Amino acid sequence: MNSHKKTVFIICGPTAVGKTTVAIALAKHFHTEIISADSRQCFKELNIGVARPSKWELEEVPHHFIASHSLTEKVNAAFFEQYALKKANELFRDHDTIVMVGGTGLYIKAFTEGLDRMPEINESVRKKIISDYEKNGLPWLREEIKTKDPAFFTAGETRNPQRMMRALEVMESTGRSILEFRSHGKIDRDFNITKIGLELAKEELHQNINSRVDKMLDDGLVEEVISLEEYRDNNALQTVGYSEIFEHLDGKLSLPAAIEEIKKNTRQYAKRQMTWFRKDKEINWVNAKLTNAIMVKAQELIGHS
RNA sequence: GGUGCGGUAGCUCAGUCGGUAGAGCAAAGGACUGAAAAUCCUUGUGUCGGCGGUUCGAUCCCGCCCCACACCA
Repeated sequence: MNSHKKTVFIICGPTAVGKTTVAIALAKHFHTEIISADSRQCFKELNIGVARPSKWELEEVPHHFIASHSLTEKVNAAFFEQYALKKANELFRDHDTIVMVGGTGLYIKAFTEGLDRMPEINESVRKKIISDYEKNGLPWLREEIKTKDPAFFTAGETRNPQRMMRALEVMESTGRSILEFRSHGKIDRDFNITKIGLELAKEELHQNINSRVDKMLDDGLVEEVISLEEYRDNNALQTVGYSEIFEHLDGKLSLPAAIEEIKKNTRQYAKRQMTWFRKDKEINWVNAKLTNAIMVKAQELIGHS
């Protein structure tokens, strides 16, 4: 850590805590730009349901990785790592400080610590595994893993279909266990990283979530979901706010029930985010309501870095 | 007012042929390397509506009462 280095300010925290506002204030304060670290807001087809910052907010400060990609593109944590590093380096040509904001813990980790290099997986291999799993179920998947990648079976999650399918596709593509590709080593970046976590009392967060969901419906969430029918099976649409409305459109849930489900699932999502962020000891936590205090804190952290 | 069916975990309910009870959901905690707003793991003591009675022992049987729902008046 030395003061000649550039700095990335990372604003993180649970959904609906108020990250957008703080990030914009911070970016304006440092006359810089924002890189979003949100696995859903990056899609241009997704707006209301993912609480994309408003047009007005986006005009206040240049944002990157917001509405920048299409659902038809393959975006994931590894893609984000490369994208954000490239973007950060570009921005550092004109700025000493940049702001990253988002609630996707894995994306932030990919950016700050790096992901291990993994082999490319043939799309047909992946599709076959998924369809075999859908046809044969979890017991089949477990058997496959048990015989083909016993090391993973012993060490890995043997009830988690996503993780097992991932292990299987690596095994079938390379003949090696996914465990061999993982080093868990942190990559040192050539810039400083300062993390600020925004927090709110649970009751306040829940109130924010409830009113935000109500607003999404007023803003036309149902219409947005209807317009996305063709992408329904896309991974990015396996998302709180979209799944429930699809179920409503299928006649499985009344609209009020779907709204309640969205609120509930958003609360659970926020809880999972907190579980992730709490573990990160580098985060400096501040109350999300104290915007001024956050600015002071940011100055202070920069001064000491 | 009468009849019927209920009152068991925050919610919906199961169950105990009498030996103080368990599922789903919710909630809480946790994990997390190319789907991460995803996916997965762990955690269940509650005057079994109230008061009496029978019994060695009642949430379970009996009586009365309260509450909810349905139907009949």
